[in-house]
Amino acid sequence: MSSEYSFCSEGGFDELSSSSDSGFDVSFESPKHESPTDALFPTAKEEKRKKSRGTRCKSPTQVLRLKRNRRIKANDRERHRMHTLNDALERLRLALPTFPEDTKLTKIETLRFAHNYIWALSQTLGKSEAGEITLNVGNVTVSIGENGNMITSSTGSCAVAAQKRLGPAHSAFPYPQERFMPEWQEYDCYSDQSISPPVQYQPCYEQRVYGHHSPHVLPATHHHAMGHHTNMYQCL
DNA sequence: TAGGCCATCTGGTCCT
DNA sequence: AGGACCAGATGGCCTA
Repeated sequence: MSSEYSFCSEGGFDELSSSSDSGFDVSFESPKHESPTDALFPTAKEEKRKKSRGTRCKSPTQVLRLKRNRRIKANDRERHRMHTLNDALERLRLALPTFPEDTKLTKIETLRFAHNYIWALSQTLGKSEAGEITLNVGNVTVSIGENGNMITSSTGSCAVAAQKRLGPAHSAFPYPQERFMPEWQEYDCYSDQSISPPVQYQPCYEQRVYGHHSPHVLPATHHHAMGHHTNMYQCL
């Protein structure tokens, strides 16, 4: 970064008198302005001009403008990237089974639910018979059949989740299964090896490296950050 | 008012 | 040089 710009206070580029006054506009460097002859047999003058290309002198104002422009572009890219990620997350939400009245899952809930759902699905595929598939995903049972799909909960944690999202007015959970549950219990789903997918949480998020040295893997869940939530999507 | 969730900005790192 | 990706910081909004 430190060698990224070079500006000179004297004898350098005069931005006010320059025709390419954008400061960060490098289009004036376009190769179309050069003849093939120049490229093959550069004159001494050309050689000198080319050498100064990479570190062209810029005024402090130009440097600031250049930095600002790059920052704006980077912000736009980042915004677009996040929107793309959100779109993908939305498609994932639509692919997951949900309660009809349940409000939108949060990002982390969606990822966790998808992770566990896929895990449960993979566990079930080998055992499934023709007709209906029943998945037991922690507290939630998902039935996939020709007559439609159904999702039910064996504990009240779903009611808690719905109540949290829908507000006090929806405190009575509309699903019969929930009403007959005497109580719901809290537990740390990441320390409960009997329920959570045992080997799916690979602690390799920190090992993520660029390049092709290691495969991409699902990020480890951040149980330390989420604390002891009582949410069906976390505790699956 | 505290806490959770989210979008955005930002600087760093790596890759092309 | 610029793009992609990432993680931390920040501020807004909402809810209990």
